[in-house]
Amino acid sequence: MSEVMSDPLSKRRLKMWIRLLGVSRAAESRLREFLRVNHQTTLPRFDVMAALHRRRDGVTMSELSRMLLVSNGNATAVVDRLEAEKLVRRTASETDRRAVFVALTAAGLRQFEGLAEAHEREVNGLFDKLSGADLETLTTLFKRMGKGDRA
Amino acid sequence: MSEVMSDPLSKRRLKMWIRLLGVSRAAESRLREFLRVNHQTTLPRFDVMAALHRRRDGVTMSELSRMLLVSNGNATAVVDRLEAEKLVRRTASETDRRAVFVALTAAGLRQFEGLAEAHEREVNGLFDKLSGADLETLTTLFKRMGKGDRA
DNA sequence: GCTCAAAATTTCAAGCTTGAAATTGTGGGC
DNA sequence: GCCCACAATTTCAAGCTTGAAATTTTGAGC
Repeated sequence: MSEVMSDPLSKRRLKMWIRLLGVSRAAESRLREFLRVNHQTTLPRFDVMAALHRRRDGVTMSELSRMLLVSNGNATAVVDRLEAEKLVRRTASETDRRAVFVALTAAGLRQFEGLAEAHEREVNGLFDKLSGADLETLTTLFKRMGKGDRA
Repeated sequence: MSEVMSDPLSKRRLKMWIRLLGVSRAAESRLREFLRVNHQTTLPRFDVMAALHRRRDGVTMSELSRMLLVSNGNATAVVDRLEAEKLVRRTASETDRRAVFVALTAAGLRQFEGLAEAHEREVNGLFDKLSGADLETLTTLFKRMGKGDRA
């Protein structure tokens, strides 16, 4: 209590940042291991496939990198590898010759769907200490953080 | 509301994971840009220097990688680069010839201290929508998540 | 219909990150 | 004192990630 009071808000925010980073790194690390050991794949690959599964008709490279919050160079690299393994397909846009659509192939869809349930179970394990109310609280706080984040 | 009710806890946890990742990626990205544009450095370098600033007498490589939640190969690589720039110094342990201590050099300390305040301001910007009570709530939830995370 | 700023993508070099293997050293049990 | 399981670190290849530069294409304004 006295510790909290003597700790200016600024320092507490700094600690919160460390904690946030810690939580998300620990979670990523656990998921990465799960994907590697049980399914011979990686987190970035999985993220791309999950995005393409949500948008079954395909997305452009730009959309993809916006969805995943990664650079477009990065999206290109991961998609290149998935394409080489025929899990994903590139298709030229017919209306805009700059744009390229990416979508899961049949094999990609099959692999993803074989993975999705186990992945969901694993993610559940990460959050199993949190109740529905806790989740709602977290969502509220995260949304508030996101508001007006240009500085 | 009806959406929430019809959404099983498992799916809500999955969404929470996406959100958590999104928040921390956005924050990392903003900090990375701040460090690059204003201070010609990177997040991993800063993280190492911050850890060494907290433990001024030096830490072993193993301690360092545990503190930062990165692999030891990674710690070696970042420390190699910082050492080449003379911001950090390696010293052999006298009691255990396997162990190596790392510590900031005078130049490293100077650079870090010139950075720390601006960094704190920047981090503050990330969390400026959160009150003290919000921070306490978040801390509680994060700690609860961390409990018993071996599966 | 030209021009040109801006968009979509790829390419590239540099740095980051991991996990596994190799190297070296330690200390307990015998 | 020897053995050996284990610990601390580095090395390595592969993959990830970024940001900037290069390429191609678009479309708005003239």
